[in-house]
Amino acid sequence: MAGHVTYREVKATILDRIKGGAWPPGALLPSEVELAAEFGTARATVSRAMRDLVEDGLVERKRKAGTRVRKMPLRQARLDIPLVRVEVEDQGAVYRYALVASHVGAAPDWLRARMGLPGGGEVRHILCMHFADGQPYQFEDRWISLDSAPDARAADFTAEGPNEWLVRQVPYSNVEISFSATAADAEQAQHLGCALGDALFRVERQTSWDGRELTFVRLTYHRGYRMTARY
Amino acid sequence: MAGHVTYREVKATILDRIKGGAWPPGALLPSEVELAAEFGTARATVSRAMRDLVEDGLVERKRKAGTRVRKMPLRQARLDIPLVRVEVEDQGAVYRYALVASHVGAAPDWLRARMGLPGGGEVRHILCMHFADGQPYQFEDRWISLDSAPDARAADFTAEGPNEWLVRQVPYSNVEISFSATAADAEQAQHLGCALGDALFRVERQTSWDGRELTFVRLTYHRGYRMTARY
DNA sequence: TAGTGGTCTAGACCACATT
DNA sequence: ATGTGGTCTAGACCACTAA
Repeated sequence: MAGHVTYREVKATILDRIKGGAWPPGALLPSEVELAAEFGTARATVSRAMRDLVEDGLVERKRKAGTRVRKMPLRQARLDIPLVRVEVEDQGAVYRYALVASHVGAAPDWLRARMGLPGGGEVRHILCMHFADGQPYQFEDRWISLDSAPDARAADFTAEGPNEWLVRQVPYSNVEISFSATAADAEQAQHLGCALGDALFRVERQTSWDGRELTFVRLTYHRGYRMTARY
Repeated sequence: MAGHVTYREVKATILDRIKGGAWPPGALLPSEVELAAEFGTARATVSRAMRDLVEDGLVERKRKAGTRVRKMPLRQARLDIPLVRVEVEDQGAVYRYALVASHVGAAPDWLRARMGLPGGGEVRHILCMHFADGQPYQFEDRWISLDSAPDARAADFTAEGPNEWLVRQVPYSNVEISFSATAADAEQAQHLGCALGDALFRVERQTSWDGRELTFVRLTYHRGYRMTARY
């Protein structure tokens, strides 16, 4: 007796039919029972293949209505958000971290508004640099709420960046991330070794945990930085 | 008899234990058989929950070695890549498209190198604009290989952008996408209504199908544009 | 070699949305 | 009312890999 038909094979076959035009955009696919009979598998196997296709954004399923090929295939890129250190080391470069400045004080108004902090809250403000093979890679401008993370007051960020420290303290948090372009100000230009006004790639990230706002960070990358993905 | 324990409940319970610190980063979880016994479910149900947790980047599994909580939870953002028109309309704004220029000619050297086109290939070059409520939203600078997509030679891009046309012609393609910052050149500044040298957010996308390079596009967004995601 | 996850089966019941 | 997908079960065999 030959081996079973795998869900991967089923998926591949269906994929070929969709990409080949046998089932064009908008078309209704046969039901799981029919496909299972055609492929000679259990219905669960077809179901497993279909779940993958839904996740890949190629197909839409509704009870009773059946499975249809998406008219516009849903395109989504998965973007890995690694630690800077890992990102640099993955490029085969030597990573170096340096603390620029750090101090504790009252949260400025714009930050309280942005993070939704209550009045009178204290924050720790940290500026630091990440280098790749000695070249400026990323300038980090971070604010940590001391109400939410009191341990950050005394933490030592001279040898290790605040990001790695935070990930260890609070491994599971909710993040809102945004990407934009910004013109280098004097401080950024100095640290990143570029001209005033140069166009720089910027990431802003706000992290919360258990409904409490933890930290807001603005990461500015060296001139010419690109973030790349495939899908 | 009460209903079955669902895989969602199993997943939620495991998630709570991980986030609550009962199973700290690096810890070895009980085997599927043990968990199934504890929860009173079939092993397949635990397996289903675990597969979700792997996908969420919280857990790593290896045969024989078992399931471990990831030391550094894998963070990845899912970025939807919609059509500009849809992106604009989802913001409740009125979308307008305008063709700026279009012509057919030999592919310039930099483009042939970038796309990996053979020598002597012809391309169609299209410049166009996308507006939201009358305001400049995105400037599109696109090259389409006429070797790979001969129908693009005669296609009419006065009423509809080349992106929507391409998605209809070739719904299933492979894409490499990159994000960066750029300083506005004269043409971009004029079309986007900003100053020369302004920092602009830029997306570059290269699309292939069946191993053939189809199109390369450079999308430059209006000043202040942000791309946002949560994870 | 033994223990773990990965997958398939055959059957069942349920939830949901269309009719 | 009915047909579809969504899920669970109990059991089985397999693939991988750590010990």
